[in-house]
Amino acid sequence: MPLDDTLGALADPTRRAVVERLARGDATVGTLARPYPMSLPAFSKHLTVLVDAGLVRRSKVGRTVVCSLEPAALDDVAAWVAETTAFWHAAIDRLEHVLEEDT
Amino acid sequence: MPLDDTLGALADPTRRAVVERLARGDATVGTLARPYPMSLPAFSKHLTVLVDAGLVRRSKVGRTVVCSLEPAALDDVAAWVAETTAFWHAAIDRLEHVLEEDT
DNA sequence: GAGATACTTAACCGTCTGGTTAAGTATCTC
DNA sequence: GAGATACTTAACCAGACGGTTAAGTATCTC
Repeated sequence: MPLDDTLGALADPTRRAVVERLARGDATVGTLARPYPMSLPAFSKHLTVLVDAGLVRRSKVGRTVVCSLEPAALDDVAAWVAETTAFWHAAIDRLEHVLEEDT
Repeated sequence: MPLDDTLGALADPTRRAVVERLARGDATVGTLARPYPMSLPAFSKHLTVLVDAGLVRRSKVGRTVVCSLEPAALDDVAAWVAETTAFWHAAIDRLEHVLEEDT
């Protein structure tokens, strides 16, 4: 289930903030990590989670590593939420129909 | 961060399936649990996660417990994804602009 | 009211997660 | 090529997570 990995990756404030940051443009690992009060290895592991979830791409440029957003996985989340809420609205509509018939 | 709880709750296939099921209409705990090859306590804990995330409401009816979807939390997820992808598209547009100026 | 039904709570257990420090690798600079 | 820079990998640790069984509570049925 790719949605498991995607949603799991986004269920962490650090990782969600990284995705938000990358939505505004690419950045190196060092730049991304600077705001967070954790060691670089810890941050690197968060990045690995995002990469494994298909949300982020790492590419080595010289001795730095540039990260960029891979928004297809985000689209999958949007699609699932949209589909589920659509079914929910349909259920609401049916319920209202029943209530109308009842009165 | 309520999004932490919401996304964390949805990062599990059982819980996501329960949300999908509830989007089609309310159901009792027993009915919801039946399809899953796990003990009732295990399933009940999944429900608790969904309730704590604000996605599901439990209400006791006689000796059964009826669950219903609380889609406001789902809306928050949709809003976050929409906002993030919007920023990403804006970044793409800026990049294309730069490329145009370059040529 | 005794027993069955529909759950929840409690206690426990192995595995995954999020952090640490120390060591390794690749690249740049001098 | 020696040292500094930018990371990643390895090894470890405490706590959260997903499951279990056993026991508890509330309601219905007879």
